[in-house]
Amino acid sequence: MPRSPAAKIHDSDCPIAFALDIFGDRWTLLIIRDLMLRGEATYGAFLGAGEGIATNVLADRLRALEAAGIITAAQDPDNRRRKLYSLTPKGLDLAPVILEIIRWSDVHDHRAGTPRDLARRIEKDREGVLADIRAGRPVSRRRNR
Amino acid sequence: MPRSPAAKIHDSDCPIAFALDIFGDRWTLLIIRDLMLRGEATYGAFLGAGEGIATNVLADRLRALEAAGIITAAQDPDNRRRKLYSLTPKGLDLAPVILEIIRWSDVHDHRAGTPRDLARRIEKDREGVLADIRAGRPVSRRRNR
DNA sequence: CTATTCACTTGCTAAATACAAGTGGATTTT
DNA sequence: AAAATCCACTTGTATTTAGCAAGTGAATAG
Repeated sequence: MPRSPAAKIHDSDCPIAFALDIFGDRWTLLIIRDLMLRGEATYGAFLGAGEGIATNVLADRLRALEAAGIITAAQDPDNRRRKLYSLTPKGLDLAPVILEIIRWSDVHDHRAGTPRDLARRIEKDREGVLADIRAGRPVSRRRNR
Repeated sequence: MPRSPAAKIHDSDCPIAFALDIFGDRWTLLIIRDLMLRGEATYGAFLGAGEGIATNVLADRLRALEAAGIITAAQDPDNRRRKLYSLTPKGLDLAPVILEIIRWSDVHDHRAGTPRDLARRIEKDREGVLADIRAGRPVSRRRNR
């Protein structure tokens, strides 16, 4: 039984510490990335997304993200055993954070493997990228393995 | 002997995963925050900064941040047993990420406890704040405990 | 020269993550 | 209509990481 980072460790009147209580771990932001950039939305898709999160940890993070109001889960109308996760407005509003992380990795280490077209778009058309994300249009497709 | 997140867990051609290998944990970004918002600091200052990081974890994170080229350590000219840590250009360039996290926490949860003046400055004078950080001018003084 | 400060280390316990193997209900296949 | 398969999880258990208390050694203060 893993305990998500939602288990308030910091709790110190600081907005960074506050945010880290929600996504300050190795996996949470990757789930948000999948939802935000790649349009992945199911449990199985997250598992297959490349980095190999453990099933119990994934379940725990999805619970925590839902509890934090960042994602919501809904039944897939076409398949009742499938759940579709999506970002709430609060989750979508993490887009600028995600974009700045991508930019930073891209600028400071080529091993980051940022897709060139995405890096260019973030630089030249940041508002357009943000608009795509807000509208739920995937910005970058999977490239890993 | 703790192992920092630098122990490449993800390693998947993705800039987000790449960045998380460096600061995807509960403490690393808080160290960067201390340096960025409050200026250069010592080991003791990090320990006393409010949230209560363990001494061994702090030592490990400082090592990892130095290895990643995000901070540098220098002897204090006035006291040879003291080390002064500061951000490299690569570390300073995380400023936009930090600012977006602050903005997000502030917008979505008042419990984040963002200093009002800082929140306003980020909104009204983002470039000014970034310039202060790049120039090493502290942006926000300590408020915690 | 004794006490204290400073940046750590070391040893141990507790918690979180990784890994392997289920479980149960919903579909698809035969 | 059974049987097999899919899907979103749960349940152990081993391994790794974090948390806590107590050092250590070099530098400085008294």
